[in-house]
Order: sequence, then C-alpha cells, then structure tokens
Amino acid sequence: MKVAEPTVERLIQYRRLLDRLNSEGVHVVSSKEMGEMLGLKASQVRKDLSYFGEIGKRGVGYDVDRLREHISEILSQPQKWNIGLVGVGRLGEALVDHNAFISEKYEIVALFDVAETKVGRVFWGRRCYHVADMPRIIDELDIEILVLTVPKDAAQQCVDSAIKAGRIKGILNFSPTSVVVPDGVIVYSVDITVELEKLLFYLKHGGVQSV
Amino acid sequence: MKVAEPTVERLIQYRRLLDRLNSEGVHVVSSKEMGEMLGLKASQVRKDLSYFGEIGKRGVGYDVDRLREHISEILSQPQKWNIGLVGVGRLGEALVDHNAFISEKYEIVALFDVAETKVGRVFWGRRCYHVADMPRIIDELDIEILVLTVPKDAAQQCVDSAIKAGRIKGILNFSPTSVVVPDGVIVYSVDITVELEKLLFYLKHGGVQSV
DNA sequence: AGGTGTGAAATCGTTCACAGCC
DNA sequence: GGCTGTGAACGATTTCACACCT
Repeated sequence: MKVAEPTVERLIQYRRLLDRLNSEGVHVVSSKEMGEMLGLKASQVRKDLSYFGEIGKRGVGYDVDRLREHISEILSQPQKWNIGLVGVGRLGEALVDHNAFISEKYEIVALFDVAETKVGRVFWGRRCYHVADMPRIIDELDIEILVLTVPKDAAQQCVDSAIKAGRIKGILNFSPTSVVVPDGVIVYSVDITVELEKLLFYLKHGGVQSV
Repeated sequence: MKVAEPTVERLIQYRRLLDRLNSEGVHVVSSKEMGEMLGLKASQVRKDLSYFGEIGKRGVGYDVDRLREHISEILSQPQKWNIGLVGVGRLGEALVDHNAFISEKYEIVALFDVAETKVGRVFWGRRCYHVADMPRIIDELDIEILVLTVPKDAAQQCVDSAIKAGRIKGILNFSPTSVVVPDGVIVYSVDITVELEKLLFYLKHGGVQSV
C-alpha cells in the first residue's frame, strides 16, 4: 500500500497522541478531538485513518487502544536498524543522548569524527571512529542509516565516503546544506536555518497558518 | 505578494546555494545546474525564480550575484528579532551556540529554564531566567520569537505562559509534541522523532524520493 | 544551440457534504 | 443525535511543452 508523505507524518503524530491519551486513561476519542489537539481538520483525521480499513465506530469515535495498535502496525519495522552518527559536535552529542534515538527500532551504534580529541573516545557507550574508517566500520557493524551533524563544507564528502561502502540506505541530514546521493538512497533533511527563516518570512508577511 | 510555503523553502535554499557558488567564484548558473545541486527539476527552479520578475538571461542562465541579491531582498527582514530560548538542556545548549542562530536578522537574547542549577547563570553570554519570569522578561526584552527545547510534558504550559505576555508572534518548537496556540501566532515544528520515523517508513517500503 | 519565462495540463493533497451506522 | 467513511469538489503545487530571446 502506498501512503502519501503528509499522511505518514500525521500517522506518527496520531500514534504519539494516542500514547498520551492511553497513559491518561482515555479510552475513546473522536476525529474532532484529535484534530483539535493536533491542529488538523476532523475530516483530515478521518480520511487518514480510513485508508487502512474501518477502524472507528460511527456515532462513537475511535477506541484509543485499538487505533494505537493499528497505527503501530502500519509504522512497524521488520528489523532493528543500526545508525552511524557523523560529526560529534555539540548538536551531535545532543542527538546521541536524545530521546528520539532511543527505541527498539533503531540504535546509534557508532560515532564518526575527524578531531583527534574525539576519535578513539567513547561517548554514552558509543565508540568514536575516524571518518576515514567509515567504509570499513559501516560494513563491520552493518550500518544502514547515517545521521549527519557535520559542518556544511564536510557534508557532501562524508556522504560520498560513507556511501562507497554500498550499505547506506537512508540519511538524516542536520547539516545546513543539501547533499546529492545516488538513486535508492533516501535523504531527509532537518534544516534548522530553513525552518527559522520560514518562520521569519511569514512573520514579516501577514501571518499564515501554523505548521 | 503572496508566496507559497514550498516556494519560500526553496528560495532559502537557492540563496544558500548562490552564496556558495559566489564564494567559489562561479558567476553564472542555469536552472538545470541549480536543480541538480538541490535535487529539484529545472522547471521548478525556473518557475520559482520567475515569480519575481525576469531575472535570468535566455540562452545563458542566471547571474549568481544578481540573483542572490534579488532573493535576499525577498527574504529580507524589516527589523532584528529578539528570540527567547526555553529549555537549556543539551539540545538547547547546542542551539544557543549553533550557526543557525547567528545572524543580523535575529538574536537569542534570553534563556529560560526551571532547574536551579541553570537559573541565574550565563551561557554563551545569555542569562538564564526562571520560566516563571517569562512574561516579565519577554516584555522587558521585547521578545517576539520563542525557541522551545523543553521536554514534551512541559511544552504546552511553557507556551501558554509565554503567550500571556501578548508579545510572542512565532514559535520554533523542537519538543516532540504539538502545541496549541491562539490565532495569529505561527508555530513551526522541527520534530526529530518524526523525521526519523518517516525515513524508516520509506526505508521499509520501496524507497521514495529524497527530500 | 541553449536556456529562460509561462500558460496549460497533470498531479497531489485537503476539505466538503452527505449517506450510513451506532 | 453524534460520528465515521468516502466519493466528489476544490485548491495547491509540480511538471510539461513550447514560444521567445541571445
């Protein structure tokens, strides 16, 4: 089944909301309520949820637990992914220890940097290797996902070098630059500068909808 | 002039690319070349750039310097914005010192936290105040933008309290949760967990286009 | 020949509106 | 009465295709 990107993004948010509702002891929720909590139209919520079969009860709403199970199933992963983080700067360190990277679906298994003060050391249980050793380590540790937190000038060459190992399938890029990758490799960019500039742009012009 | 959000996002990327090309001594660039470097179709680039008048030369391409000026003009800000950062955790610290927040258009002027070990201290030249004092400090320092790097359970109440000062116009939310705001306040969310999960989803399914 | 600018077409995503069920 | 599920309408964005310039 093919799912549009905005829908996937919302599914993830629904699941998170349902986790919260569940822990608060809420058992039933309507599309209207979910919409209000997430800043979405009720019809949007219903359409998203209906893609995967009839899961709600007309006249009542959705069973929190059942819906949560259902969405988790859609978002489930067939395996645990090994992640390598490149660039142990301040942002890199923040991410290594970040809640977002603690999950049964994935794990940061290696760090990479060029600084002699970092290579060889262990940060939060992960060893830091030299960037030049990436191809070998990626192979040895079966790393398929890269998190990039390097300065912009280093981003492309880190990617090129990591991809040579032929194992990398996805990259989460925090560097303020675009990177070019071969077909088959997926890149998502989290670009703080861009988000801030967008916010500024819409503050300057008449306010627009929130996102 | 009204500009669509995806267009604004790309304009920001064009400008960044042009800055780089300029520093590399490149003086002319075509829509095709820009597209390749940013992962966009040439027609997309041309359409974006043509919204603001004829700026390229047919048969030649775009003058890097002139185009850069032109886009900078569109993205320019009428004033310098004061930013308050809430949540001096590891991610917050990383951002305070992050390149993204060094600009003539905006400046982080105050930090907020609840931890006694942080309140009263100065981090990279910015004083950290108690979250309870936000309304007063926001008023005194004329803060109109909030950067949220607090745990998810604290996010909404921080927003509510900050907005009471009636001065906040925009929020850049790094907390892994949605926040509800009154009309007129713009929220952009940078959600690391969501981006990572999206990447995973499309790794599981047949790869999709990069972003 | 090579590259821009731009209407028109195609695609993608959201919202409406209402039938159907609880 | 209230709420879901969904085709159809709508709106937004991307891509095409080609006229036009140099």
